[in-house]
Amino acid sequence: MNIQFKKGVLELCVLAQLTRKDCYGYELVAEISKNIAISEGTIYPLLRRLKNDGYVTTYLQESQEGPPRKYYKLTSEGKTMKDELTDEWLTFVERVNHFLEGTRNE
Amino acid sequence: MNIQFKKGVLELCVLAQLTRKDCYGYELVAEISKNIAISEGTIYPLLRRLKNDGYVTTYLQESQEGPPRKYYKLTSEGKTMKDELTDEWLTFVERVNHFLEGTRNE
DNA sequence: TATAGTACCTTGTACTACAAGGTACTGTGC
DNA sequence: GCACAGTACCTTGTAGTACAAGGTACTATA
Repeated sequence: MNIQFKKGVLELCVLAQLTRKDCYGYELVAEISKNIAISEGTIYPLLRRLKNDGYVTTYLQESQEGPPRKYYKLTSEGKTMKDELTDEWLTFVERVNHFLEGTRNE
Repeated sequence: MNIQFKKGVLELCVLAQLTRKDCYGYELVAEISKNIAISEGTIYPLLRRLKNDGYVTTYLQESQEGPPRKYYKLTSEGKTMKDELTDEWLTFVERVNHFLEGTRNE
């Protein structure tokens, strides 16, 4: 998959997934990777950014299957950010597709 | 507009515009900017990349309104690349939108 | 002569994705 | 008991890309 397409979109995907439920980093990679390839080296810096910006909070929880899990929870700012980013994304896609119109297989 | 969304997509937009007709750099900025903001500082390095990769060729043409214009023309490799990138783009958008499904305004 | 507009280009900065590596815990097979 | 796979966290360095800011040079107009 084209790496460049992903820039910025992965942040939206993380926020979207956290809308569904609280997740820990490793779980986020697994969930998102079902649709869009993402690696651990990407998610942890991204999550730190989101936390620094106040879009998520974290809490620890013991696990039966390994080290304790750090769960990420969306704040209300995070929810707002997600909605804004979603709108921006849909508008952007519309504009690009409009621009591409009429240039296929010619 | 979210800068990150654009990464990689601008290349596709340039290739798409060159499918319509040969263009010079300044003209490309004007045409694409109607839909998606792009600056000169972005287009010239991008065009050089496309030329180095063999996706476009160039030719000079005198102008009545300023310095000579450097026109960019799509090669057959460029056309193929455009079609591939378009497919990748549409697939990508589909996957992202599928992932976002059911997370709006909840 | 000065200014605006056209048209080309370069340099340095910021952001982001990822590969590659490391740490530490749990459960399973030998 | 010990090696190994799996889970789960994290960091560092690299590569790619968009852009702001700047520069050059030509033409037309006031």
